[in-house]
Amino acid sequence: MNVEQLQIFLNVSQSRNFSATAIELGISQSAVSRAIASLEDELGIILLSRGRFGARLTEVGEQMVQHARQIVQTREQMERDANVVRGLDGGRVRIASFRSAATHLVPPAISRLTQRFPNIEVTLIESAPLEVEQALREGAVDIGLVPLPRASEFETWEIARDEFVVLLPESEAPHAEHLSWEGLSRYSFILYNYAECTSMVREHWARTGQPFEVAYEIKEDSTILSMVAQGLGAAILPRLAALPIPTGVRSCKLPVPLERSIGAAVVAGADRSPAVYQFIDVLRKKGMFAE
Amino acid sequence: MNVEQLQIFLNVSQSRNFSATAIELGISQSAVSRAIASLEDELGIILLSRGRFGARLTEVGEQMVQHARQIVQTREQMERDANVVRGLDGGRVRIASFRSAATHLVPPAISRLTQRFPNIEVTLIESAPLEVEQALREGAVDIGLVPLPRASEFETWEIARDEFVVLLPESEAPHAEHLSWEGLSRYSFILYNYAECTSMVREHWARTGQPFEVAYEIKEDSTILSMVAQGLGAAILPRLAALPIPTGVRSCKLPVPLERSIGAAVVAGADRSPAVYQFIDVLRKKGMFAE
DNA sequence: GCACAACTATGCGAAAAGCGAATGTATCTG
DNA sequence: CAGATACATTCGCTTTTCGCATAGTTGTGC
Repeated sequence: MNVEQLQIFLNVSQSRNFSATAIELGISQSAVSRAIASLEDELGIILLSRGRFGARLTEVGEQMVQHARQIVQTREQMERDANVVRGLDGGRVRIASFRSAATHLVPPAISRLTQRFPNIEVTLIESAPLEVEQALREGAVDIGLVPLPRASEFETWEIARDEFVVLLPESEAPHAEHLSWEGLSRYSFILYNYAECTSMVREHWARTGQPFEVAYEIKEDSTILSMVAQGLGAAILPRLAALPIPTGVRSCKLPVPLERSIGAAVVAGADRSPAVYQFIDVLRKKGMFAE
Repeated sequence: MNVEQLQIFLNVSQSRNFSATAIELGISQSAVSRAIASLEDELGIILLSRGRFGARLTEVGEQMVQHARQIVQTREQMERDANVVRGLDGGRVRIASFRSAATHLVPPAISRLTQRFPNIEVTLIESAPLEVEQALREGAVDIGLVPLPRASEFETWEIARDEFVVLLPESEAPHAEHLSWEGLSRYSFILYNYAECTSMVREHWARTGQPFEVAYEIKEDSTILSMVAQGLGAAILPRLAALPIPTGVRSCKLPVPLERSIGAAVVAGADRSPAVYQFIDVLRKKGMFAE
């Protein structure tokens, strides 16, 4: 018998609905069905009577809900006690992040962290990569999010890859899926003048041998998006910097892919509190489906 | 998190010893090691400090033991409640069995049954197969253990197979592993005159074309064993009937194997109480390693 | 009474977890 | 330093779990 099964049972007993529970818990309906069936099998009794209406608790089911709740609560208490011992109760994580990560990557990670460890205090500062580094050096923050690679004074982990995309005015955009360098070079470009991105794009383009006509150099990604929407030119931005893509702008893949790497950095050698360690952990897992 | 893991943890916390716990619970030492490691991993803490001395609870471990005990007890309560609903609390199983099964198969099954369902009342009558049938017909017992096959008035399940073995006086026994029909036919035989066994052995032998010299016909398996030990002849018995094999007697495989099938029988169509059903269930699983 | 809608159950293949046996590692004993 | 003791790890294998797609079941409305 498995505590997760009991949790599933509790959810079903409240929602009276296998499928809804599956969505709540982020698993498939069949997993819910099997979890309940497995419990019923183990206990040799029917917990829920199913039908068109969903699933209602049987009489024994009612009794078992009490016990199940007891177990699930005890299990939660175990986790809380463990977190206290681990120093994850009341810890602190001070984060500095450059803009796109601070917008799209950090909030879900913070959310997940505070869900698991409600008493961790989190602060977030948004600033440019070099200022993030400075804040780290000064000890003003515990962890920084920056594009990789970084100087060796920092210890880093890659947490996401961010692909550069081409942004075109929707009015002029070809509906063809595949852009060629020749096709692209007809546009005048708005160059993203931000940290390493500028040089990465210039160098990537240089390798094509095509002309690269830069009409504007802009630091603000939102400004660039507006300009593209207005038909003032095309731009090449990391996808995260371009999100959300406004109406009037079309995003396409580059003819040859280009990625930047986004990482978490801490001062090398500094001892990290358990809370910081957990945040790194969450980021690493979060990275799986952060685009 | 799994209730079985918590049970393992509790056992270890008491015995302070992984290997001893493994034996107690009938699992391998590596299973214990991994169960603990898995708990520690999930909670992010060390529960037991290991060493040459065994395994001692850490401070957090002490706390966790409390919670674990709570959970395991609640789980046991769930089972008890479920059994009450299933009618397995206070049920009754009346068993009739022929001798060898009553001696070697039924006791461990009863033991397992009463361990799982302490309030089931069990009675056992030992008698010959035909009397077992009669007791079933009269409703004097709920379930009978008999050699298979049986008449269709009974519903049966095979619960074990029992191989016939040759019993030889140790003094004259050849040390060769493989007996031939020719070698065997030099002995004079003590025929086991019991139910189907007699005819099964006669027919099996008849297929060899060798002479079969029967010096005695005896009903009691223990008498046969004594006679073999005294060097009065050889015998062919189902292994269960021959157990335990006394000193002075050697048991060998037949040149061509012969098995009888042992089954549980109930009156066809009669409704079986949950307790009887459980007993059949236990027998079927028990059958796996009953020889 | 039939088709539909709302649910749950199930077969299947892939992935993950679990197990036992053997082996490795660390520590204490003499 | 050899040997004993006890937990950890690895390997090959079996069992379980999961998600997907699909089938089955049961009220409801026409």
